[in-house]
Amino acid sequence: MDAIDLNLVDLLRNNARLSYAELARQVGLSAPAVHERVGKLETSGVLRGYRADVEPEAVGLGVTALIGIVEDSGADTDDVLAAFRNMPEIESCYFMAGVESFLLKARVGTIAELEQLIVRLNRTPGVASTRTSIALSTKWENRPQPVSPPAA
Amino acid sequence: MDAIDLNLVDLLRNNARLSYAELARQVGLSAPAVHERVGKLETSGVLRGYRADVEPEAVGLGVTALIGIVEDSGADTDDVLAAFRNMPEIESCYFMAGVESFLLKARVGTIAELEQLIVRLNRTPGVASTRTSIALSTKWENRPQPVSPPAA
DNA sequence: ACCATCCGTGGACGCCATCGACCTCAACCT
DNA sequence: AGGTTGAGGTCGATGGCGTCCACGGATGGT
Repeated sequence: MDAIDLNLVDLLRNNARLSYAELARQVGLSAPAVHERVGKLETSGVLRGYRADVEPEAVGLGVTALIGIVEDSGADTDDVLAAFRNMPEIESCYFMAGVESFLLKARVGTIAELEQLIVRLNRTPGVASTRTSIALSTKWENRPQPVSPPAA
Repeated sequence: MDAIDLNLVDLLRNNARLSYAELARQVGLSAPAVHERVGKLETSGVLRGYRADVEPEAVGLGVTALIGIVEDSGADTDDVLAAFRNMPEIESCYFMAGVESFLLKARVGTIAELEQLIVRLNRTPGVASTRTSIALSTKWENRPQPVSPPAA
């Protein structure tokens, strides 16, 4: 992970569809060299994948909610996690310090669907209680923060 | 936005670096047709961009926190937002229903940097109080949820 | 029935991805 | 010191891809 790798990561974070040739131009190496570096960043796990950033409303997911979860005292955290993993509406899942063990970010199409999700969460074994906050609007999300100050 | 468009969106959400030729094979059209469709999805704002998904620890951002913000009674929300926008550590910013007007997701390298961020937030004009929860681990994040059930 | 429009296909051409051969340099061993 | 080794780069070649263009078939309005 030298400065060129960080530069590549940065470029791909801002536009994952850049060609290797273009990346090569930007970092001042040849295309095969960049190809090999990116390959190593992928296999080493630094680059986990490439995702299109989609306007949620456009695909019928206009409701965003953040849900805190309090676990039962004797709950098996792995089982709870597995249950959450089977709910596709849960886009993100953080294991938190504090009374609420989990913080979930969920995205659904309607308030009715959110209600159904909350009911399912409360029925999940190991879940003691849920606390849901609705996002009125998303100002921004997953903004990539610059990782390499010296962009040559 | 027909079924083929949804299919394309789905494919690009899971791998934004797929070639047009490959996309064409998967949806059963020619490459130029796919090229044009994707172009329209981009200009219409459905596809906002393409991002590499980076392991945060690998780029020195091992600490994730979620921060609730209570605004002053007379605060100018736009000014507060602008201040947040200038803090690159804030990766996501939701405007919420409830006492806490904003929910921020921030990512920093160390607890010390988190402390500095919280101090800066509390000093920001319009911010009455902050409530920070630290994520001990991220189970998953921004998992794309399937948007087109019939992947014919 | 006609025409305009939309959306697709197929062909062409230049650029890109990717492989292999070779080069350079630094580290290390003897 | 000199030789060896390995990592990581360049260059050149080739097959596939991106992208432009001309063309064609369905659809809907008049």
